[in-house]
Amino acid sequence: MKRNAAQHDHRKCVHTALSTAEAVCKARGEKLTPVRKRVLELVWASHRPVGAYALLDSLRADGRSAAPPTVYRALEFLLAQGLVHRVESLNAYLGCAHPAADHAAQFLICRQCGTAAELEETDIASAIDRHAKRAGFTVERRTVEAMGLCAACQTA
Amino acid sequence: MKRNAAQHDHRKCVHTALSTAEAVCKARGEKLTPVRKRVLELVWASHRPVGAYALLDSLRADGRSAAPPTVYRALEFLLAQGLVHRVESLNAYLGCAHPAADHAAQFLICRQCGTAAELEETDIASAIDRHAKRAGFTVERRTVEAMGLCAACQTA
DNA sequence: TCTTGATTGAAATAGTATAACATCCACATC
DNA sequence: GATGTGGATGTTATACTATTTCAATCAAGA
Repeated sequence: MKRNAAQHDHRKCVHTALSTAEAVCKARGEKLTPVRKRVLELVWASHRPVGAYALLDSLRADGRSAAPPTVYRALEFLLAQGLVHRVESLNAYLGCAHPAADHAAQFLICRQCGTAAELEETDIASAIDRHAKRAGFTVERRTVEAMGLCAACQTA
Repeated sequence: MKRNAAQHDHRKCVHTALSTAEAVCKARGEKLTPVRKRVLELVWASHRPVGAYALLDSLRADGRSAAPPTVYRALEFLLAQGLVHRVESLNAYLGCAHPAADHAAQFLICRQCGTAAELEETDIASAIDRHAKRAGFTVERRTVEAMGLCAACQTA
């Protein structure tokens, strides 16, 4: 296991993510097709943001026929369902830790080990919205990404 | 003039940005060479984030010999001096409104007219840092970008 | 003058993402 | 069961963003 962060039962993470996804899609009448499910599983293979072409390589390693649109279409679906997030500063994708509800997420990305933790702090979002409102600006989406060192990498 | 935001004397913006840049570089013993200065001027041609290849096209339109590294190197320098910001969610670059001091900036980007306003609200940065600290995470850089509608585009 | 280091020029390539069109499949309807 | 419809996928090509590498040039100090 490559993670530097606290050890945990990662299979449980993956399993939870996949079953939640099944439930969410079923409730919405959306189809979690095999490609989509597999891409979600691959995104959840680690707690690090993964690039689209890394996902593509993995799909191909499965023996599946795949081209860039294959993975981008799957990601588009998963993003629309809130099952994954896009990390803008890395052009990479990360499984969403709390996919059931709408939420404004923030990310803590470790420059050392690459892991990303997801926060959902409403006061960060509301601070942004408040200052935006003062400028007459209506916020629709927020990108909040902090780069630095995670707890494990600081001690090391 | 294409901006939907409040009208203003944009030549003054550009002039101020360029003279501040001269001063900042001089004070630091850094060289604001012709290419760098021209790229800064082009970035300031509007209050919208500009893509690197759009800058490249403009450099070429000047009659200057230019390749991608030309503009990326200039941008790298300007970013290092805090004279421009990179907008991660657009892969684009924006003149910094307050280049003299170190600061944590936030951006309000209008999806309609493309203009971006820069905020420098310490409480947004500190809210991020506070939650990060609770997670044992040390923040080194923050990316805060809000997408939505600016005042002008809302009324329209 | 010499030399050293930063800057720029130039060519190639890597990495990220989308467009366009064909094909297939599931499902509803007849 | 045949047919039609729309969503999903396959496939090829291309657009957009960024970096690597090495050569040439320039500026400033010894």
